[in-house]
Amino acid sequence: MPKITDTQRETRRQQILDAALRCFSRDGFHSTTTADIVRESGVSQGTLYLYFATKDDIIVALADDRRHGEALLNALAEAEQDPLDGLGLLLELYGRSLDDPGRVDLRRVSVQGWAEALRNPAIQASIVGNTRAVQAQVARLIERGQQAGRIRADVDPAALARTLAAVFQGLTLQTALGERLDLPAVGQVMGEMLRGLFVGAAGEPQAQTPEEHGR
Amino acid sequence: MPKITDTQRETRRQQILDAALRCFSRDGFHSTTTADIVRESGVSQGTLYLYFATKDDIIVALADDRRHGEALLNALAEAEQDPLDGLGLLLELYGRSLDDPGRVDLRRVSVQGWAEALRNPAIQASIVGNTRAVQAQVARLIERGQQAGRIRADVDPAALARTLAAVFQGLTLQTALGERLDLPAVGQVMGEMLRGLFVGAAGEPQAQTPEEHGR
Amino acid sequence: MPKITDTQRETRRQQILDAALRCFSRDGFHSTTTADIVRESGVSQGTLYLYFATKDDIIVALADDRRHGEALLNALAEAEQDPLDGLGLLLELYGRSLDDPGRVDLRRVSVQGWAEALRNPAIQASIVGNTRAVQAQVARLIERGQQAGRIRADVDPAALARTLAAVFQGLTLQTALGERLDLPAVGQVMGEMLRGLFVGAAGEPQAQTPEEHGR
Amino acid sequence: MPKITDTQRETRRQQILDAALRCFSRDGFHSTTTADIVRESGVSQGTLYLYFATKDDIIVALADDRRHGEALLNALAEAEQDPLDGLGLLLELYGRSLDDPGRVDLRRVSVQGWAEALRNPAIQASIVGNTRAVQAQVARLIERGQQAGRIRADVDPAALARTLAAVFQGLTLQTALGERLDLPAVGQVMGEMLRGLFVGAAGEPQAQTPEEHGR
DNA sequence: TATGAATGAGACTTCATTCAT
DNA sequence: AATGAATGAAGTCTCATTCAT
Repeated sequence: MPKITDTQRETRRQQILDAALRCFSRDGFHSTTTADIVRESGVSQGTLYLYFATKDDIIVALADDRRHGEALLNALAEAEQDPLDGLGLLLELYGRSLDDPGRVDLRRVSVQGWAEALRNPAIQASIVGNTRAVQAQVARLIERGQQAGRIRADVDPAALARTLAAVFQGLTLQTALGERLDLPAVGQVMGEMLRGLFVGAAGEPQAQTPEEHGR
Repeated sequence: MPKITDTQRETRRQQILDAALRCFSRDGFHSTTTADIVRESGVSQGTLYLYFATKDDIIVALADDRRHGEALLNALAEAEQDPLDGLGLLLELYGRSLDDPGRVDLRRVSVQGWAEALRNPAIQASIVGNTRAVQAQVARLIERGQQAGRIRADVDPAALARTLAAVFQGLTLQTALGERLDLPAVGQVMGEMLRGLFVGAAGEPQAQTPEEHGR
Repeated sequence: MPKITDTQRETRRQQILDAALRCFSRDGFHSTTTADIVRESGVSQGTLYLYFATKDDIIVALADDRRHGEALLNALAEAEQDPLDGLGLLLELYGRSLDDPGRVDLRRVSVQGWAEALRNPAIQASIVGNTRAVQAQVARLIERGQQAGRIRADVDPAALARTLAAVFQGLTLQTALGERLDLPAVGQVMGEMLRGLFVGAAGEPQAQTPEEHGR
Repeated sequence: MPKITDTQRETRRQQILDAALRCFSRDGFHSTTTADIVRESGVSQGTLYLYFATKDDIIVALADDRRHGEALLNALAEAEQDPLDGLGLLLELYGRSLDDPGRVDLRRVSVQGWAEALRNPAIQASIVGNTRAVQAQVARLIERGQQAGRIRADVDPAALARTLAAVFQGLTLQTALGERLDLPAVGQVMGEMLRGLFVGAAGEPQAQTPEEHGR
């Protein structure tokens, strides 16, 4: 029985998706031909269509592919003990992700996915769905911080989560566009801004922080 | 050979660009054919190429088109007297812009322009150039605020400007994707976060809040 | 205004249809590629689609093309004075048509059109519609013959018309298949069979017909 | 290497042919894919090619398949005692065959076979060969009728046989095309027409013939 | 200047057939 | 013998661009 196992099938599928990611990153979705993907992946034209019904299906699969964001979210979920630490971790992880040269293709294809979402409902649903899930998780983190009296009660958790998401998206864009951004500096600004929303962390953090912690 | 005046020529050009904007917004750059633009603009296929050498030139022209952002920047420039007021105005204007139903097409095409910039250097240069110009202006505003002792000296002006730009880009994306976002709430969160960077802003939020007492 | 006249357009269209007829006759509808038609017609690939939306549209147009049958029907209509003469003329014209080497392609493509009609409603409608129209006209001829007391009243005009149509279709098929058929002999048999339905044409027609009536 | 019996092999083959017939009837030969036949028959893609070398071989096999016409011819052969009865039986059997809902697929695929014969010599040979064999048998029947003095001597047996074949083919086509035809009426017309060729069977059916002479 | 018919390269996708298991 | 995954040639159609009028 030459039927292949699920593992083999999945491996082949990823092989195609990985190739597509490289092609899309390099040439953009519309300037990448199926022939390009075939060349890059090493499978045949026919095989490509054995795994994906249309070229559009490939980009949808890429948009749906949560492999690359999972690690980040898992790490966040596990560190949820302290809400403030959680937010700090969030900034740190996102910053590291933005800085990771191994994710260049991912960022470039993300930006293209955004454009594609405007005319492809499946991609739109995938992106919006994912964004919402992440924002909901961040909003919960914020709420817990409020319940613990660590974050100002007048902060709208959803709005803050959305703002943080916007920052990340904007930085993803800027990075993808090749802007050399001083991530540590941006991270610090973001940290300071967030601190302004924390309870007991005065508006003038430095004033107290350095001395207190002996930094 | 009938000659036309520069005004006539410019009018015709805008007529085409406006039509293209509508088409691109609706179908995306790559799914819009020159025939679509011809139909939408009312000019003939041949005439289109009398005004633009290639289809790509049209999107470049759209990206270069600063008409739509000018008003915003001008308003900002004029209000530069007080740096803090300037930042407040920035938030307000950007918020209003994001909320403007008349700019839907603009936002959608912006997102597509980002994707296009990844493979078209002319568009990339246009977008990056524009973004940098705005960020520089905002950074200057921040510096003046620091010089006036109104903004904390430990804030990196460039990093803050970049962060603000990122927020605006991210919100543009979310709006374009159809997310219904509570702009006032987001604006308030942004305001609060910024205030955390202001000097002697003790009077604001924290100062008045009850928690402060227990400190 | 390089807009072409209707005549020019129609000429071009016929040029394509003629080429398509030759291709279809030679290779069959499905083994004929649009490239073949392009080669045979001399127009470009793009132009082909300027005149026909799809390859299927070409065969539909060919099926709808009544040019080739018109002459026959017109001749029949004009000779309608005497019903019996009309039927005789019908046999003669059909026989001549079947024998016409200039209509080889037409016959071969007709047979293919029948097959195509089974899965293409447009072609089916075209063929059935045409067949019905011809049969109705023949049936009317028969009825007039009955009213004139020249054709037996117990003959069902529709059934006879259908039978005559069937004979013609069957002979078209046989001719298309390359069968060398003795058309005069078949015509004579048909004549004899028809005469059996005429009034006053006794059992042994010949015996009386030529000499007796002095015709 | 497990071997199968000839019976098993033949059963499998018929299973495929039956499935193919249904597919071809429904979608036409060219729009039916081997995958369709595989699905309809239940065998695997590979197995299909164990029984037929090419897709074309399947339609050739179907064209060669005389199973469906055998019964008719056998019945005719056995009734050969009286030539006139034989012809009557021919009409009746053919009429019944045309009316048989169980033969819808057969009729539709026949029409497609005709078209296919134009470009596939094997199919052409099969169809022409079969047609000729039937016509020869019918012609012999007619000749015997003539020898028995029951059919007019001036009738060309081959031409009449061909005409009868044409009628049957034409009616097959009309039926396949979905035309609702009044078969009894057509059968009656055919009967009357044939009778005109019989000796002593006057133009005005049997009842009137003898006496009429005086008229 | 303006028009729109013409062009042809190239994209996506299908599908008959093969072959390792 | 049987399976079904893999192959790649080939077909239809689109569309940016040109050019004669």
